[in-house]
Amino acid sequence: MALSEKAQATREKIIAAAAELFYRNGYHATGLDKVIRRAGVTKGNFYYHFPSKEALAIATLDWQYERFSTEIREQVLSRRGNALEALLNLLNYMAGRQKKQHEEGQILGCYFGNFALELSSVSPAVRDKVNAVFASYAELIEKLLRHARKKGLISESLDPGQLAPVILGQIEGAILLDKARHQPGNFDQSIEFIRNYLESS
Amino acid sequence: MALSEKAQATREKIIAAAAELFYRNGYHATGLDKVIRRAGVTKGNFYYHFPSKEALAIATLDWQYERFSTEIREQVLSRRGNALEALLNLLNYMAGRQKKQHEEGQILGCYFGNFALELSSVSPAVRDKVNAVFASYAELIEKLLRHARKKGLISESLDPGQLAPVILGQIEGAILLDKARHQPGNFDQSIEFIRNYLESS
DNA sequence: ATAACAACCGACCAGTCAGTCTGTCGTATC
DNA sequence: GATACGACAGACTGACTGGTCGGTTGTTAT
Repeated sequence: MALSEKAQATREKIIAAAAELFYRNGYHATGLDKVIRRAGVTKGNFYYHFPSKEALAIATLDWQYERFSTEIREQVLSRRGNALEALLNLLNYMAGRQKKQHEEGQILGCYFGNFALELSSVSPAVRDKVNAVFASYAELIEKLLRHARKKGLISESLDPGQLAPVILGQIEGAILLDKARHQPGNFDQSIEFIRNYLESS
Repeated sequence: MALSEKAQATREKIIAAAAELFYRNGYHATGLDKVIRRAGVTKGNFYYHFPSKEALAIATLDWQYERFSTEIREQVLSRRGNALEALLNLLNYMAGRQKKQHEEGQILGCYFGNFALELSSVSPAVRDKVNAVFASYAELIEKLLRHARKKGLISESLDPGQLAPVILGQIEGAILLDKARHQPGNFDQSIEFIRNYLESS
C-alpha cells in the first residue's frame, strides 16, 4: 500500500499536468510528450497508468469535476443565505473565476465546454462524460430553484426543471462569448439578466 | 481572367472541403492531407493558394459566414412579418438546422463556436475573426429588437443593446449543450424561454 | 515562335504523433 | 537469498504533421 500511494501521486501528477495543458491549448494541440515532460514522468510510466490519451482526457474530466464541485461546496454553498442567493452567488463565483483568468492573461473558458465542442462529435466516451457533468450541474441549479420556489423567493409560475438547463446554457454561452471576445462582460450581463428574470416574473 | 476563374474555383473547392472536415472533426484533428485529398488537389496547389493551415481556417470562417448570412437573408429575413416574428423565425430556423443534423447522425454545433473554443486561446487571428462574426450576429439581433421595440412589440423597459448578446449567448450555450447531449431539445427550450421573456416583460 | 507568368504537381523534409517494448529498480514475501 | 511484482525508465516504431521546393503545364501577350 505504501507503493500504491506513490503510484497514486504519480497518477495525479500526470492528470494535473494534462488538465493544465488541455485547458490552455486544447486536447489535440497537446502532445503526450508535453504532458509527461511537465509531469516529470516517462512514457513508460504514463502508459503504466493510462491505456490511452483518451483515457487520460476522461480522467482529467473526472478530476476537474471533483475539484470544481468541492470548490463550489466550500466556497459558495456553505455560505449562509437563501436558495436564490446561493444560486446567484454560484453564478457570481464563476464570473469571478473568469475575471481572474482575464487578469492573468487570457480567458480559457469552461473546461467541460471546451471538451464538449472539441471532442464530443468524435469521442463518445468523452461526450458521455461531459454530458454527465452538465447533467449534474443542471441538477444542482434545479435543486436551488426548487428550494427558492418553495420558499416563495421566485414565482410559482417558474418551472425549475425547464429553467435549469436554460440557465446552464446561458452560462456556457456567456463563457464562450467572453473567451472569443478575450474579455469578460457577457457573463456579468447574463447574470444580471437571470437575476432580473427570476426576481420579477 | 479565365485562369483566375479556375483558380478561384480551386480555392473554393479547398475551402469547402476544409470547412466540412473542420466542422465534422475539428481543426487540429483534421490533417492537411485529408483536406487536399477530399478537395482533389495537391499539396503544392494548396500552398499556392494559402500560406498556412491557419490562413485556411480563417478563409473557411469567412466562407461560412458569407454562406450562412445569405442563407438567413433569403430563407428567414425575406419572409414577411414584424421584427419580433423575424427574430423568432431566425431562432427557429437555426433550431431546425440542429434537428436536421441530428437526424443525419450527429449534432455538429456552431461552426464559429467550435472554432472559438478550440482555437481562440491559441490563435489570435482566428479569435479576432470569430469575434467579428459574433459581433455581427449580435448586431443583427439588436437591430431586430430595436425595431420590435419601436413598433411596441416588446416592452419599452427592454434594452436591445444589452439583450442582444444575452440572446446570442443563450443560443450558443444551447447548441453546445445539445451537441454534448447528442440530442436537440435545449435549443427549443431556450427559444421558448426567450419568446416568453420578450412577450411578457 | 517565344517569353512570361499564373496555376499546379508531387516528391521530399524535419519534426511530432500516439503507442509499444524490453528491461530495470526497489520492496515485500517466503 | 530467491522470487515475485508493482512502479517506472526510455529507446524505438511507423504513421502522420505542416510546410518546402524544383519543376511542369497551359494560356496569354508580344
